[in-house]
Amino acid sequence: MVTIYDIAQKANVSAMTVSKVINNTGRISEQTRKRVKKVMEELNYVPNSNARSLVLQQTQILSLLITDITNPFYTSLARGAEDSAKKLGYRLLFGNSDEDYDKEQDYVDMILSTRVDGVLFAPAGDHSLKHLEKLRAHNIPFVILDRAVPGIESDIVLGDSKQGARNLVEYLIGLGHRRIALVNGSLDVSTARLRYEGYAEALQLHGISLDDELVVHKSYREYKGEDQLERLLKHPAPPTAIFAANNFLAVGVINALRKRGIRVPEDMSVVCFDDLDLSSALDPFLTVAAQPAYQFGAMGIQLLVERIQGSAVPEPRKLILPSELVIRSSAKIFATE
Amino acid sequence: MVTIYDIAQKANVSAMTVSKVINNTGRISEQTRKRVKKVMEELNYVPNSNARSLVLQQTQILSLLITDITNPFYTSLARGAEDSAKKLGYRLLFGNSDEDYDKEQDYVDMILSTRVDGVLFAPAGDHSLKHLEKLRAHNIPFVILDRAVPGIESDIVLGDSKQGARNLVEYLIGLGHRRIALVNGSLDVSTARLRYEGYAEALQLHGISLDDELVVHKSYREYKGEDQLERLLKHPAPPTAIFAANNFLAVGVINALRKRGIRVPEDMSVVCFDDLDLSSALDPFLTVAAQPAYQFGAMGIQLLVERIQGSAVPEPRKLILPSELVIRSSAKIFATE
DNA sequence: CAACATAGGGTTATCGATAACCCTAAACTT
DNA sequence: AAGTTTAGGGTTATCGATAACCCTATGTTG
Repeated sequence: MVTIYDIAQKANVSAMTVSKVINNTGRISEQTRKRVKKVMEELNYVPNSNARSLVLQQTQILSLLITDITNPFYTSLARGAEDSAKKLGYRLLFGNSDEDYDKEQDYVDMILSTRVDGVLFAPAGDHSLKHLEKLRAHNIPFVILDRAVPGIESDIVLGDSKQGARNLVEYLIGLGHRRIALVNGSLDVSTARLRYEGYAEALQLHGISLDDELVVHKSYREYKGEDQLERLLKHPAPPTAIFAANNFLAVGVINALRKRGIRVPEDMSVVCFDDLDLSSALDPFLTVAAQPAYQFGAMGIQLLVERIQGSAVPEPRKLILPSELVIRSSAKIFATE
Repeated sequence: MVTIYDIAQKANVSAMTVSKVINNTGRISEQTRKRVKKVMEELNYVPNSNARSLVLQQTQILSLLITDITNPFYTSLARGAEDSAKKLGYRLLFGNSDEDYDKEQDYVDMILSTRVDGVLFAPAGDHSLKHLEKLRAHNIPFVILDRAVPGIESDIVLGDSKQGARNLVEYLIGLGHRRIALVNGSLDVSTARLRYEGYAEALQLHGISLDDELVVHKSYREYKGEDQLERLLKHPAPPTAIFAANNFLAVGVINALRKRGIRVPEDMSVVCFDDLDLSSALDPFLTVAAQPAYQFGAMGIQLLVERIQGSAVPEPRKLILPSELVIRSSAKIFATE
């Protein structure tokens, strides 16, 4: 590999001079500068950022840790983060924890050993606390995305899960539904708790008593949850509508319903959190609370960089992005015959 | 940040001894080893991989460059690559070129300056040649994914675009279609050329003359290509079926058709390359040639690591993964009234 | 018991780049 | 004309880790 020393030798200057040319620091005559640059091009020089990071004690790399690269919510978020990072002069190191604490752990170690300047962290759940504390212990600035983690205070970008859930459920209630089921994510994820609260609140507000038999908690990644769905459907007074706490759960639910010959929305209304992008483009079917995923990433990077550069207020900042109720056709009016 | 020197001091040994403990090299008594390890834990030591890479001249990082992170084909591919890399003890640095040569260029420079051990490269198109040559000039091993680039010989993992296209078009022909349009990607992408060839071959095989008026070339990312679609539809003898060269194009085409009140498949049959994952899970509608995206990534990493470790034959290896014709309901029998 | 091997660990140079400081000749001051 | 700036660049130490080699006290052997 070509180093500044090779350049220096061929250009008949010292390595330091080359470094100064590269970084535009110090005093270098126009003539020397040109000569050095020419040699750099001839030899196809590319600086070694490892060496650079070592002495500078900074990498110009940010890390983005997401929990599911196959979920359009996170890929849009990633796009937002990428664009924003590039604009601010940072490179982005992606990681995908797969909603798995162990993988998350591995990525945290990798992040630490890479000495990234900051981390955009979408936690798998409450047990991510340990990992965030580790980052903090090492003084790595981070911004949390999408899910709050009890026990840690930091800059954070969240969606309004409670409000979004309320909107969806109130919409269903407005359609005449009274028996509304919730297929939720795991309760050790903050958004699942809030979506549950929003659900409960909407019911209460409309004088509908909460029936815990109609609530199912599983993982946000569960495509199929036939078992528990079975329980819902076998209920003496089965639901007429289902609120799925995210896009994947909705797809799982709908497929499971169809497999049983239950049509959506004719026999069962279904709504959910998060949009499906391509699916919705192709077939605007699901009624959803759509979150501004791209903004999550873009704003997250912005907060992070402000934090790194010290231009942020010392207090943790909390950004709550509203979701938008997009009414399509997966829910319909419920009328008692 | 804690370094091996801090550990060394507190454990009353030399830095070298710490290094030996970390890497399990040299001779260290069990007692010392334990003492050092204990101190490492106490101080929460994490090795600095920049320093490590600098002296070792290798990073244990592989880079994955994809062209569109929002396309499920590439996210599945990424998952495959990630799993495979992790298994082989490498970290993965993602990059997303957005089908943009300039962004690709930036990522190549970043890759070079990071001194990654190897690159999994999904090129934006033929003009990626320059970037691949740059990698080669710097002796960075790489494996090309999905799209061949004329002028460069290397390990490569491809789908069978020609065969897949033939299968799709022959399927349409089997349904009775004779006027079949092709909405293709840009011709400076190898897969687009091959899909065109497959299309042409299928027509010829069945004695249907190729009408260039029915072929449109644009970008794989174009969601809406109303203009050229207009041309197709205004044709004196308009097509009865459309073969879209990838998933995004298909979605664009279908939306444009619907906007004009043309129903799929009743008024127009549509098939395409690549599946839509969630969309297909929710609504198994599009008839597609599905590619084993996960395998692209997994196999790519495997070839790459073999190349890096020198366990591969010197000759470039070419892996062609077949696609699978998945018949659903976006195409129907065409009968002349 | 002298000669030698070995366990256990330390020294020093090095990877590539940069910060901090130093040096010299020409230009400028008064 | 002597002192002072300044342009233009060079020297040296350093970041954190490791390779290659060296050192010393035991243990082993004939």
